[in-house]
Amino acid sequence: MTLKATRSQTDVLDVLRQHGGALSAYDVLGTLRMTNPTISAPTIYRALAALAASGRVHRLASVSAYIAAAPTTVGNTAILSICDDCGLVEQNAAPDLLTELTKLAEQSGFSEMNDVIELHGRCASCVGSMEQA
Amino acid sequence: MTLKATRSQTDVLDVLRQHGGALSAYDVLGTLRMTNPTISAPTIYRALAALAASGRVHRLASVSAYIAAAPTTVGNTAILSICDDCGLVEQNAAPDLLTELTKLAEQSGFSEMNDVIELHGRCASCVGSMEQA
DNA sequence: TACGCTTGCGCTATATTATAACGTAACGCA
DNA sequence: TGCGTTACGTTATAATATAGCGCAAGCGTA
Repeated sequence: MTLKATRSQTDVLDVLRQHGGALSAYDVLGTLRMTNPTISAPTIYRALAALAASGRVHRLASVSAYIAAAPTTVGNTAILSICDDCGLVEQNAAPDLLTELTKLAEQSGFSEMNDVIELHGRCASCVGSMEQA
Repeated sequence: MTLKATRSQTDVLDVLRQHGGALSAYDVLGTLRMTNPTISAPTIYRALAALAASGRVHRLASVSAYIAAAPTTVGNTAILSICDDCGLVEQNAAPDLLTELTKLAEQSGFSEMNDVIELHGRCASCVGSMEQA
């Protein structure tokens, strides 16, 4: 477990923060290649893995993307609401719900839980703009 | 939206049921190729998409795998507990928790939610067999 | 300083997962 | 019969992710 952020990690995190929303690993790679043409996929994935392990980045497994953790979710599991139309991602801490979910798994003998909670749907703005259909 | 299961769908579902646990799409492909050497990836993915849409199969996004829905979760979203050691998957219906999660997203204006809930950890049996370490 | 350990990264290659695009066959129905 | 729809075959390729290996930098110890 690393204590200090490496150069790659800060670079990757900067790209994600700058963008705001979710990006694929290769989107990040493409962006970083503008300034560092020789950076490669394994470097990105290593940085993302470290950032995700320390809770500074959330992985969106259901869409193979990554997003910088919002201040309220840094270091924690986040409940991620994802708009299937525009890609907007909302981050939500909701510790009580996470506790309940973990309890559920522990009732079956599981332990050391690490949750992936991704809620797909349409955001308010996309539902609104469908009205014209 | 299809009403009747196609041949590919029943074949894919049979493989998943036979195996019991989670399989990657290419595992299913490999299995089906034993009896039908010309079946190809798109056919498998089309069948998996239809089966998942109708709730007969759950997609495990966080590990890129698929599993036949347990009787209690057919047609519904399932809370999936996944053992990171042995791959065991537990399926849990828990409709109240799902309702709460959906409500959470709806408070932010989201609608038409479709949830992905995957809890990673170690199953009882794997925790037990680590004791010798 | 010199040594050895650990960590991170470059780099190449490759594995794994998933879909695009197009044509054809089969089916149901007007 | 002719039309529309759906599923599938087929080829190719896109997109996502990791293995494996060697080098170099930093750190602690002597």
